This record gives sequence, structure tokens and C-alpha cells, in this order.
Amino acid sequence: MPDESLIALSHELRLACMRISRRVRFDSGGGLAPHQFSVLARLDEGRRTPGQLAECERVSPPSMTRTVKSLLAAGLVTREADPDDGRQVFVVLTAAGRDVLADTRHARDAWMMARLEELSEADLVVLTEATGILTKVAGR
Amino acid sequence: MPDESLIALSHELRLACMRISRRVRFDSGGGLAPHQFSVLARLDEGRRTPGQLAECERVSPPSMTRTVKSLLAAGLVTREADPDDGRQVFVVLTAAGRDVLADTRHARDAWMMARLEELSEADLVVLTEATGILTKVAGR
DNA sequence: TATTGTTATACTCTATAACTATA
DNA sequence: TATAGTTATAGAGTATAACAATA
Repeated sequence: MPDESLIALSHELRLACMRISRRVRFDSGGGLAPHQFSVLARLDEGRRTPGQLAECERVSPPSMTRTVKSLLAAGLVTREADPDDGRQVFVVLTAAGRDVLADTRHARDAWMMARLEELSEADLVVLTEATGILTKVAGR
Repeated sequence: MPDESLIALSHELRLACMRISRRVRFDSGGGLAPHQFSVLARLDEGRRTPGQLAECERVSPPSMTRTVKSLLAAGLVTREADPDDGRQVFVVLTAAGRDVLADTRHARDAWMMARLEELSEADLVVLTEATGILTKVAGR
């Protein structure tokens, strides 16, 4: 592929992805602030210490302490002591937290689905192929 | 396309777009806070009043006053009085603002391009087709 | 002494309410 | 009286620095 085409594709594809992302976040926020949702999503993979969460989210430990506190107050997470290391604490999703996470994700998926339903079968085939590639691009 | 496939596609495509968007923002922020960049991008389309900016960005007028003030202090925008309506003010990009905007966009495009360069020609063909469709999905 | 996490303090973005100036 | 914008004030997120508890 010639260089100008790759430059143009990079630009337009990035713009489309960022616009879609922005729309999804704006239109179906789900009542949770972005940083709160992000932490819940991380905890869905398993329990994490505040330090791990701070690193993942690229936020300082005190900020994460605060965020965890707000999630605790909302009943979306709990804290568990580490029996092997008294300094550490594990943050864990509660059932309510899992519910909120599921609801928000569902609302976001629904946003996308409503738009895909407007497309032709041919377009959907292209997007199906593209999604695998985009997932690679997104990484991990 | 069967319903389960559409559901799965909605989910995976949304996830890929949001992850890419997040990565781009994290990896090539460009020194500007998201809300500042967003306003500059809007002003790139033409001058806007603080009220218009507040509405576009879904933010209260006082918040926008503050954001505009920070951009003014940084020399990225200026203010112009409306000769026809003394209550209104127009916010306008400066040359420096346009430069910052261009630099940030370039860094973001470069992020995407670095990843596309790793892909096969066949993948790039698919993404080229998909980009037009995704732009429709993103809307406007 | 090093590490994990929290508390102390300050700065920024956000919002609602009140105010100024203009229509 | 209604509208555009700003200022006043308060709430929440973020950061760095200092502190407590544990390894």
C-alpha cells in the first residue's frame, strides 16, 4: 500500500474509532464516572491491590485510594486483607458491582448494535472481518 | 446476519474501538488535557461562542468559561467581541493553537500508523473498506 | 531499610446559584 | 423580562509529600 494511502487510512480509522468511543461514553455512561468504571472492569478480571490498580490505570496511589473509597461507599467493591502480607489489601467486586458493570456494558453494546442494524449485510461482513484486525491493533 | 452474531459483533467491535481510543489518548496525549483538546478541535471548524462550546462539549457555561480562560492563558485562543450583540463573545483559535492541534493530531495518527505498518496488505484492504463504514457508524 | 497503603494539602475541573451587562 | 457570560462557592479527582504499619 502506498505511503499516502496508509497515512490517510491511519487518520480516518483513528478518527472513526475515537468518535465511536466518545459517542458510546457520552450516550451510555451508565451513571459511573469513567475512572470508576475502568476500575470495576479491571476488578472483573480478578481481585487487585490498590497499588496494582493505580499502576494499571496510570494514576497515583492516593488517587486510587480515593476512587476505591467511593466504590466502597457505593457498595460496588469490598476490601479483603492479605493473610500473607499485612501491608497489602485486596479490592474485590461485590455482586452489586458486577451488576452495574454488566448493565453499563449492555447499554454500550446496545448503542453499537442499534447502529449496526442500520447497515447492509455486505457492510456487516466487512466489519466482521475488520473487527478481528482491530482487536489486534488495540492489543491485548 | 443471525442475531447472536450481531450481538457478538457489536460487543467486539465496540470494545476494539474503545480500546484503540483509550490507547491513543494515553500514549499520545500531547500535553493537553482532553477537555482542552476537544475545545481546540471544535474551534478548528470555526469560531464559537462560549455558550456554543459548552453545549457541544456537554459542560456547564461556567466550566467552559474556565476552560477558555486556561486556553487564553496558554495563548492558544483569543476572544473577539460580536459587533452586533454586546453580550456575546467569540472564541477563536490562534496560530499557536492551530499548531498544538496539528502536533497532537499528528502524534495520534502516527500511533495508528505504526500499528498498521505491522499488518498484511490483505488486512489493510479490509480496514480500508471498514473505515468508510465505521465513519458512518460514528456519525457526522 | 524498603514497601504498601493512607492521610495531609493543594490544584484543577465540574456544577449550581447569584450577579453583570446587553437585548 | 430574557439572554450571554462571568464570578462565587462547593464537591470530586488528581498530584506530591509526609506518615503508619509491615516485611
